[in-house]
Amino acid sequence: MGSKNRITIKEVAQRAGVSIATVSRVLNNPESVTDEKRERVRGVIEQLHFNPDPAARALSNRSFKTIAVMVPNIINPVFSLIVRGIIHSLDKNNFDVLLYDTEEDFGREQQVVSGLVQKMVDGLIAVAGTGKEISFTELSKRIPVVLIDRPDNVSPVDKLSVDDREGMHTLVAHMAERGYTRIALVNGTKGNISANSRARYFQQALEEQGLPCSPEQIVYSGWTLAYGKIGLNELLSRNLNVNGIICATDIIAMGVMHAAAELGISIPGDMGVAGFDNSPLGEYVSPTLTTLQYSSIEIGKESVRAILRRFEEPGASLLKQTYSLPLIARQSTQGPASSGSVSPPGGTQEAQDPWKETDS
Amino acid sequence: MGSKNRITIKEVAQRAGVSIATVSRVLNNPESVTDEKRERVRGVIEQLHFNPDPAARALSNRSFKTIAVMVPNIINPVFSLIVRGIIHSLDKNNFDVLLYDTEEDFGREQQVVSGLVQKMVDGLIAVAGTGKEISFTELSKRIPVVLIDRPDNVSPVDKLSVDDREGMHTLVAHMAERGYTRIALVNGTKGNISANSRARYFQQALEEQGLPCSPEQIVYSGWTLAYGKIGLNELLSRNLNVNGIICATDIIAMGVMHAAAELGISIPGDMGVAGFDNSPLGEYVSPTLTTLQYSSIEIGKESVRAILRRFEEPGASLLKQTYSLPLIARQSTQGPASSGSVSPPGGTQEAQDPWKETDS
DNA sequence: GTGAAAGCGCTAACAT
DNA sequence: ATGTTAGCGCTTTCAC
Repeated sequence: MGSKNRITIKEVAQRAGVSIATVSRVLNNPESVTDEKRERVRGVIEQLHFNPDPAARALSNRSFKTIAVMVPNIINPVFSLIVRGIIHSLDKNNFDVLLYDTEEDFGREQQVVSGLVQKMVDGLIAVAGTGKEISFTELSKRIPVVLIDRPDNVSPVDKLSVDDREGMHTLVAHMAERGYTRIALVNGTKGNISANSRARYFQQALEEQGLPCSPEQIVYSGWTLAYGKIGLNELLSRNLNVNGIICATDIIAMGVMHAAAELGISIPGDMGVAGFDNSPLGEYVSPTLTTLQYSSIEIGKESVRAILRRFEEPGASLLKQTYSLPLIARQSTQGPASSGSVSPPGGTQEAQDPWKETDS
Repeated sequence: MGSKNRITIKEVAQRAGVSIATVSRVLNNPESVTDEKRERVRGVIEQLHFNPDPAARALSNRSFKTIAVMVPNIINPVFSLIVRGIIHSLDKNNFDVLLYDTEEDFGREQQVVSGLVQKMVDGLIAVAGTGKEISFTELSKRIPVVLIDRPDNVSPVDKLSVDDREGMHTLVAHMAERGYTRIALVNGTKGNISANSRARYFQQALEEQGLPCSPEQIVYSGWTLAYGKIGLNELLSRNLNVNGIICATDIIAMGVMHAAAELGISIPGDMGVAGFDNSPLGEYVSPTLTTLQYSSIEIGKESVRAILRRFEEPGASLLKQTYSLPLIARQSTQGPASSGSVSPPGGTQEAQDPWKETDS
């Protein structure tokens, strides 16, 4: 493994007729060396294809220029977008990304976090997860940790998260306005903290809208496409005569819509459906999916800012930021068949080419 | 950056009343130490929360236990599935993954590859790309390199790729059988090697089926959803009276289908549409998408096998493996309106929960 | 401005 | 079985 007859700073020094210190200087502090020697050394570096050994460098520097990123499921577009945002802006700062995909497994999650202390990383960005809490307290004593959409009441670390409360209120109000008044929630995994949070605010929103509200209106299933179907079936089996479904994520919503189509349920005519996190495919399914604008890429970038800030001011006060979620009204909530379709209101926002958001 | 008052092997040694060599041994070769001392040392390690410094380790070992993975677009499910496969099986071998998302940019691609020599990685897995060639020859002298779906005639490295020829033949034959005889190809970016390859075999397949075949039947656009629409418009503007469209990827196909729906073109009635690489959402769009089974996760895992093999036998002969692509017939090619719908043939394969393929 | 030399924390060969 | 010691390749004082 690794490599063979390496060229070292020492060889470069000899060939250039200078000391290794000088070579190191032209590498890290070029101004502090005479023009002549600098060029001479650079020449040798070039011709020998010399590359400083990163491990040796790290050993001296105590820095790896690498950030670990942990996601529950790299296949979910929402997370891959966040990862893209992170990689994009980390790259500009010459950091690389060590990616951990925990496959929504709590064991893996714990394993990754506890293993991190002996990995060559300068920081960790942990995105969502299984919903069971992990303490980042210990790890955060060694390296900066930033949490994205990861409910956590114990770790003293920077946190970014969507405002579930506002989001649920927006969605419920929108559906009510469009004439869907018997609304259910198809949620993620039971026990997941995000799922709990969405459930709580869902109920709260129903109450504030004066809509019927019972625990039966919430179905817990899971976070993937296939669980959308399972969730819908469970919901239908409860005979609640629901006419609107809010889903905890767009992916779940797509699963629900697909299953509904198979059952001959017309959307939005028989049933309104809404997602939560603006997956790129939401505009490409039929009917197009009403959802909330979750700016994955931006959040990824913001998390990078947070972590870089902490490198500079390790003692800065703890960040606790929430994102609001503007409504993206599309066809899937256009109104029940009887009420006729309504044209979308203003303020709706859509990405242009969601599969290649390479802005800024 | 990094960390503060680190605990070193030296401290552990002192507290345990042994030499640093012994501590190192209990870390790497526990059997070679007396039970008593071993436990004593372990106790101290535990209580001091000691973690061996990975950089120092790497410097001695010349191994980082890290593999770089370069993809053109982490948001595309096909690539994120490959990445998942790679991470999954690399993890079992205690390797981490350094992820590079080049955002389909050739400059980034070059930059990543040339920068890799001074990164803490033991190998590279490069997945597809912009289609412009990069030589991996130099890099492969230092670390093993494995290419996935990356046409390359110059680098002496291990290669895995789909069989475009077979794939195109399968698709064209299928469409012809279903009654779509005026077939066009909506391809990826002009100049991309994969696109060229698919185009060549598309023509070849048309000829073998005795179907009309002119260069106009091929439209080059791009690899994302939005380009599907662009490609369709371009194709329609050519007035070729096409009734079947093969797309170079499923993502493009979904873009095409979406655009077709907007234009009032009925699929599969007016037009048959097929994709190429079995994106997880293919079953969830409407109509469901006919495609080829591209086993992303498996290919990812296979690439890991290849790279591990090369660690063991650096001199092993060059791998050049191609994957066949079984047909997945779905609704989007069910036959033109006039011919009535045909039930899907046997041998069709579908994943159960494509968003969470955590097998083996 | 430049060189000599002392680490950085660990592994492994060598000696006991 | 265990300790001593010499690196691994680079950065960084500290003199000159």
